[in-house]
Amino acid sequence: MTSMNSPELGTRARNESVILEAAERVFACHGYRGASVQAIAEAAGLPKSNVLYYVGSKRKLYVTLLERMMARWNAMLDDIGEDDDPGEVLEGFIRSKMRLTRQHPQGSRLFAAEVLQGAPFLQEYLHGELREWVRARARVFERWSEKGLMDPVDPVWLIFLIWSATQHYADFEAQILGITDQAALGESDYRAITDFLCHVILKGCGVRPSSDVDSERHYQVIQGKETT
Amino acid sequence: MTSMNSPELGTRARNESVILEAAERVFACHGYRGASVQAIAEAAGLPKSNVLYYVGSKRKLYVTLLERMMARWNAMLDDIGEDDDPGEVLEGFIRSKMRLTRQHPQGSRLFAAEVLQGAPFLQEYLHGELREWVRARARVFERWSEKGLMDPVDPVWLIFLIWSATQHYADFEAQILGITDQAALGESDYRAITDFLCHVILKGCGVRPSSDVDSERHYQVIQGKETT
DNA sequence: TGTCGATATGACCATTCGGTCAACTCTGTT
DNA sequence: AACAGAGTTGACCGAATGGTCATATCGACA
Repeated sequence: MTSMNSPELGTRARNESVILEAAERVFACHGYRGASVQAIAEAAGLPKSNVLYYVGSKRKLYVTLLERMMARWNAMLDDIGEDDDPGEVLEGFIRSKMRLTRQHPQGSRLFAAEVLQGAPFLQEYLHGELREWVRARARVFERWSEKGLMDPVDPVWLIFLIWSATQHYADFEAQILGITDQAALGESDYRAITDFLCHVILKGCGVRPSSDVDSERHYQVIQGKETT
Repeated sequence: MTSMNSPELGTRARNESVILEAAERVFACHGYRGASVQAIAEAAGLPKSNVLYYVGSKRKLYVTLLERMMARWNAMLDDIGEDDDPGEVLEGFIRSKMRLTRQHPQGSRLFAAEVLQGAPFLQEYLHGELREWVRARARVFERWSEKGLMDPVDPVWLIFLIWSATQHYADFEAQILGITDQAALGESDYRAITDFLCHVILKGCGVRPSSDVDSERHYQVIQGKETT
């Protein structure tokens, strides 16, 4: 069992990781029903039988991928309290979410496809963990509003705004590339977009930017970089 | 051919409309590959053969639906010039897009599913018409920035922000309903969300609200309505 | 009544679907 | 060399896939 096939990885671990990555791509592209085990196998460069040998079934594979994505999401979250600085918290949220989208675009799309079909596999998560997380954050935002630290906007809609604005750059990548006529979004694009979102959203709900950031400088970066 | 089967509608027109509506639901839910003609037929309450008799093939049906959605989108757009009022234009755009999302949620999801799989059927549209539309608007936004009517934000990212924030309420409806624990988004929810988006985005990029709107009143609506 | 084009649909086809299974190879241990 | 267990894979299964076609029914006009 301890061969030297691949550096530091047993056969099982190596193949499973290849399969998971391939499956994430295919599921993200075509959804659960639209993805075939055959297509996943070809993307992984393995025979179909071998894929099923490792993952058991199409359904198990899909659930595994969803759980992995939810784990990434959960790992990104940190708790906040009403004594934290609103600007820092909001900006941190935007940047974290954008980083997640950037680092796992296929996973983001997988999640989007799952929600598009009505989230049949994620009902429990949405009504449970995630709902509580949103509620908790919403309460803090409301306290900030009462204290005059931000405009009295509905905190839930604000969270969804941040979610959608960041998620968009993974899910609709094809549209963005088509319209901007690019082959791919580079690191500088992501930096510019993130700065843009931080500026508009913080200013838009009346939050003072956290002190370590000179928001005027962001304009320069955005303007000097990519205005097509 | 002129029977009295159904009020003001020939057999063909009536059946085609039933099929299109059913197909939009199924394609939106499961994507192109994941949708089966059988499932569409069942949703339409017709035998599979009958569906194919009217629409020819699965592919033609899908293309028809995409074209219908693009036509709706194009019908929504009005031209703008640099002499128009930025606040009016931006708010008009947000409200139009939100209305489109509200009136055609299945169509919006269909579009999302198409883009998720890389927009294979929409390459031409994205690189052509839509790209020119975005460019034209971006130029106007830039002129406004130069005139000091708005912050010097990247106009393309601004358009995508509006697109994503509005699109989200169709595509991720399942997530929103799950988190907010509702059965459906009502008319009042959509009004509140639209007002919220107008407030944050206009303020966020430094645009003075158009005069006929008292933006302070929007807070009241938002706050008084739904704060969970 | 007979005719004709539009409508309707079950039977059928080749292909692909998810999944099973038996047979096989490979590798490390005895 | 013999064995064991993990890894590998082609053959195969019943069901579902998109699509065709022959046949049957319908309503309008002669």
